[in-house]
Amino acid sequence: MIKISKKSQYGLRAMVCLAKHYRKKEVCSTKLISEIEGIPFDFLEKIISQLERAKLVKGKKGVQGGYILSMPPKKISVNDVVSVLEENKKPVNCALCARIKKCSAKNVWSKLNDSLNKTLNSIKLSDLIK
Amino acid sequence: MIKISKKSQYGLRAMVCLAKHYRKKEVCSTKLISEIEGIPFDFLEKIISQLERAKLVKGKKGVQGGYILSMPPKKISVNDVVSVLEENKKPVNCALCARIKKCSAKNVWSKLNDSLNKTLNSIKLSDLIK
DNA sequence: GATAAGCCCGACAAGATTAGTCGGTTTTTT
DNA sequence: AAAAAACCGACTAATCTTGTCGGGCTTATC
Repeated sequence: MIKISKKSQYGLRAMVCLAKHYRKKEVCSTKLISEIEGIPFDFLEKIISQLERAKLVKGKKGVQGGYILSMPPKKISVNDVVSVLEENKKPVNCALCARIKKCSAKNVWSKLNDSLNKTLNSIKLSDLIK
Repeated sequence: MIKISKKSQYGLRAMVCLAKHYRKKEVCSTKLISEIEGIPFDFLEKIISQLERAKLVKGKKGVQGGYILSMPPKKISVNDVVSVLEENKKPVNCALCARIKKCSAKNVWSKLNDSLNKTLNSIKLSDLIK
């Protein structure tokens, strides 16, 4: 039914990692994150650059470069992160629901979606650093 | 991130269809359901037999046979249906979470899981027939 | 100003999963 | 007996996930 992709899992963990570095205002390199979190480097790079295009993180090029959150951890929710990484992916993409007003299950999926969003919006990166 | 499989979508719609027939105590054939709901017949057969093995529906063989809910629609939740069809599938199957007590994201996924279960448990088949 | 670290980008590929098909057997009503 | 329908397992096509790879661009440091 429901599966959180590795991409989202990795992405969130990377963001938490960046959140931890945020107070020092230091950038953190992809390499370091991948080592700390045990995430395949090449894959992580791809994930982070997606987060960058979405303006959730800022990159600094060159030696001693890396990434830093573009907002304080308090301002970034899990939903912000996950919805970027799972763009154009809705819980249900049902042709029938689109066509028929009264698909019996339609309400179910929209309620599900709401509760999902509510839950993920309520958790901020700041909640995840201890 | 999250996707409701066609299997679950079809399965739920089939169950709602059966719920509508339930008060007449009549069985309803796979063929009929597939026509009403526009679900590929062979695929539906597979789905329903999975629901049968889970004792959510009962089959009656032979001419004029078909399926009927094994409980009143009020007693069957969307979660009952979906969790059968998505057996052994958890939101997150994270090796890290299993190993490390304090994976930063662990809490997120378990909260997510709780809220999804709660939502899906609260909706019964009886709520979906109008 | 050369070098190396690191960001940035797109194409590719293996593996897993989903969605669906098919052929056949058994049971039961007519 | 014939037909309708449940029941079963093996197979396949397509899609999605999870990476990998090769290279180009930018910048701090020697």
